[in-house]
Amino acid sequence: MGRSPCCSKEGLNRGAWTAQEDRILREYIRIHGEGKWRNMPKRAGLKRCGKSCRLRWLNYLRPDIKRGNISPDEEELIIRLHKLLGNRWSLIAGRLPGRTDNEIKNYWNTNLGRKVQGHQNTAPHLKLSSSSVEKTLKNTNIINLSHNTNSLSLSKMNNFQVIRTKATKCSKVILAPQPGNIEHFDTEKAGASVESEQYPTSNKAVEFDAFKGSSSFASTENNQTSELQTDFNIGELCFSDLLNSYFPDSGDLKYSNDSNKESSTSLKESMMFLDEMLQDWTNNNNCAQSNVASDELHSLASMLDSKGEWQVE
DNA sequence: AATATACCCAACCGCAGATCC
DNA sequence: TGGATCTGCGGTTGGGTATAT
Repeated sequence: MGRSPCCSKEGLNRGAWTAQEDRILREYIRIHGEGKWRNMPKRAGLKRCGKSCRLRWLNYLRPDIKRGNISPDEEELIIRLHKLLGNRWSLIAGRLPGRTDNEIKNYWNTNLGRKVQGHQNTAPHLKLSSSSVEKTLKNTNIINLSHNTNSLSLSKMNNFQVIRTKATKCSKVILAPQPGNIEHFDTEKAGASVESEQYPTSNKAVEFDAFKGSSSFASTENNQTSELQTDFNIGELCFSDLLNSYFPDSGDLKYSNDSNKESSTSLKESMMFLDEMLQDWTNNNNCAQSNVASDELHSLASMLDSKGEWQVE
């Protein structure tokens, strides 16, 4: 059907932004707020297309942008998240306060991609600077949910053969509590708390168990789990809620201009969580229903897609 | 000092889901 | 309901800078 270009290219400035343009854009957004990007340049008096304005704001002018080098902790988190998510930079950026998807993407392409690739191509005993990175890689190495050629093999993730590069949204996700945890997971309660949008932090274990069940129910030894599937609306109950309730602080990674202490702690917690996720998968590598396992991963990916839930406050 | 090469990163591009009308 | 538009995303490009020769 063909789409009209986002804007007429004629008479528009291109290339690097000037300080004057930055000032105009910043001032306009301060007064009018974000959004309506298409009309913004005209209203603000900028000779730029809306897309360019949006990008400039998001990647450079936003007040919460964190400047400076990527810290080792951030680097580790990026590597781990990339292992889980692939090239879904916006999701990864959502877990790194003050960092933009573009920045992380650039950092990956110029530093980490090569580094990790190098690590992968060398002998197993060769290490990256971080032992925990090695641990993550090692964990993922032995994960194999696939027992037929059509299904997803997590071991491939270690080769960075990213399965899905485009983020897509799913409206629902199946969560199946592990049998041993059923008594903890009262779906009515969950529903009620969903409605009130409040998840008591005292239920951390319950919620994380639900997630664990989701990530691994294909491997349960009886098939009863399928009968216990609970259908949640991802917009109401999502991975991030589970994530955030599991380690509440990291869900709201806060950027502090004067110190990285706080976010550093949160980053460590995030990495611990990722380790647990990977460990959980690892522990359940004896799955019998690999197609379900594949679905599980897609569900996980979809949960992770609910970007709004990931975002820092 | 001049040139070549490598690297970094801001900006651009096109696609596709979400939303509007 | 379906087309038009908005918005966000990931991939790619190109200019500036650093380093090597």
